[in-house]
Amino acid sequence: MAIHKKEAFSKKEQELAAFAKAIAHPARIAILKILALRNECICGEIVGVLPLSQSTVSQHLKALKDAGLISGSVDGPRSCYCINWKAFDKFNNDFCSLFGKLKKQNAKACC
Amino acid sequence: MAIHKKEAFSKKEQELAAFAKAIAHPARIAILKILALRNECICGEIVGVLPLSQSTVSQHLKALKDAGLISGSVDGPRSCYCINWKAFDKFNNDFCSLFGKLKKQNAKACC
DNA sequence: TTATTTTATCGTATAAATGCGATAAACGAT
DNA sequence: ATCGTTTATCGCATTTATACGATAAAATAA
Repeated sequence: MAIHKKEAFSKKEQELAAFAKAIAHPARIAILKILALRNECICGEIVGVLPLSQSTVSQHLKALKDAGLISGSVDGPRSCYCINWKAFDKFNNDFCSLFGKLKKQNAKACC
Repeated sequence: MAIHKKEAFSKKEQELAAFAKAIAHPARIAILKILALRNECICGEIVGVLPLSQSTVSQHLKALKDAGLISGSVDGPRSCYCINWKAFDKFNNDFCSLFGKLKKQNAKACC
C-alpha cells in the first residue's frame, strides 16, 4: 500500500506535475520573484528577506534547481542563482497546449 | 519544530502556490484533461480510465474541487464534474503577471 | 596558518500527501 | 421495502515534504 504511481502516467503529465510541484510553495514563489526582479541573487540575500532559516532556504533552492527552474554557479564563498527562463516557457507552452486550446472548444460548463 | 509557515507570505503567493499544488500530481492533471475533453464527466468514467482505485480518484476529485479548479453537482446516484475555467484564467493571469512581465525586463541570465 | 564568512548537507521531528480497503450514504430500480 | 449501483468518507500504512539546529565544506581575510 501507499505506492506512488506517478510512473503510470504520461511523460507530459509527469513533467507538468513536476514543474507545478516546484512552485507549489509560497517560499519558492517568493524566491523566484526575488530572482526575477534582481536577475541574479546570492543565497544570503534571500535568507535575509524570507522568514526562514538558512538551511530551509537552501533546501528550497535545491528543490528549484533540481526541478530545473533555476541555475546556480559558485562565486567564491557565495552561490549565485538566477532563473532559467526556458523552463518557464516550456511550462507555459505545455500548460496552454493542454488547457488553453481545450477551453475554446468547450466554452460552456455543465455544472 | 516543523511548523508550516505559509501564512508568512503574501496572499498572491499563497494562491499561486495553492493552484500549483492542486495540479502537482499526474493523476490530477489526467483528470483535468479528461474533464476538458469531455466538458463533463461522472466519477465512474474517470475511475475506469485511471490506474487508481475509486477511493483514490474520489480523493483527487475532492482536492481539485477544494482548490476551486472543478465544480461538481449531484445527478442522482452519480456526481457530475466539470472544469472551472475561471480558476485557470486567474492562474494564468497571476502567473504571467508575476513572471511574464519580469522576463522582458531581464532577458539575460547571469549563470 | 588560522579565523571568518558563506553555503550545503546531515540528522531529526513533525506535518502533509498518497493509496487502498472497508464502509456509509444517496438514489434508482425492482 | 429491498436490492443494486454509484460516490464519499473513514481508518490505516507508507511515503514525502517542511523546518530547524548542528555541522561540514570551501573560499576569503587576517
